[in-house]
Amino acid sequence: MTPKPTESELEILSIIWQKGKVTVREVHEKLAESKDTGYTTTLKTMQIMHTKGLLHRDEKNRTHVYFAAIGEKVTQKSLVENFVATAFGGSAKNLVMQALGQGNTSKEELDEIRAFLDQIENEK
Amino acid sequence: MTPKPTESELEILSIIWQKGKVTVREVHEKLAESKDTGYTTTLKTMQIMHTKGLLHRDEKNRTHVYFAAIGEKVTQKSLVENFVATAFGGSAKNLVMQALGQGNTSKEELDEIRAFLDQIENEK
DNA sequence: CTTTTATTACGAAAAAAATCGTAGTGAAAA
DNA sequence: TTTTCACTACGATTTTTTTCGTAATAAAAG
Repeated sequence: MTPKPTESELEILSIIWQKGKVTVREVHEKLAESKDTGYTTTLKTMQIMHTKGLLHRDEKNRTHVYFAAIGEKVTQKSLVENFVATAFGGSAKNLVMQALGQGNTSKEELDEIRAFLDQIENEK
Repeated sequence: MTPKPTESELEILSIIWQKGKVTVREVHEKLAESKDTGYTTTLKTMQIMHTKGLLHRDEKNRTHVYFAAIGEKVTQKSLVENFVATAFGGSAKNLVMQALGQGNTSKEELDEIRAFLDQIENEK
């Protein structure tokens, strides 16, 4: 199995999931918007992620092109599992309530969630 | 502000939130059920947590009694914020859907969530 | 062709987190 | 009283994660 990404690795993965195929430069620019970090740091992290099997890359050109080796959903699933277990005593419900209680979810999104809820209950 | 607890610290905090006031021994026994770890490791971690301000302790007796310095809800809130930001591109909705999609939520709990949803929407 | 720029590779260092052994010392048991 | 036991303190080590500098080099610009 691919190992659980670290915090920094996850930041990078998020960007890549959003953009698809990327160069180190692109990821770094995006990262630098919110974080004060050096280019070689981003490079090194992505190289490590490649070694770990979290990223694949195309080395045909001098500027390597990276892309995610693990899917967003699959990764989120295992992260949520772990998160629920360690921070919410195993109760997904508690996590959901906490997340919803945060406030920043629009009416439209709440409706989507409700629809999803209906769907799940019908399947039971 | 109290710093964000690490993974290990969170495991310990969860136990303490559940039990209230605890000794290192109690926490260690509980921890050892699921994890292979030495007593002094648990002790040391709890001492560090005390230094960081994550735990308080009563030193009146030889066997110190520890208790959480930060509330469960407050901590969960900031953890969720961070988690949503780094793993779900800022969308709480996505986290909620993923957590619900996991499957292990009972009909009763789903109904509770639905009720909570109604409540939030009414307040909007 | 020469110079500048952008990129990778590599190693090393720094920082953070986790682990554990040993010593000291009260308290409890013998 | 003496011995054993349980606990804390402390330091040190190990492991993991993060960060960055330097060198080599291909590509682009001049």
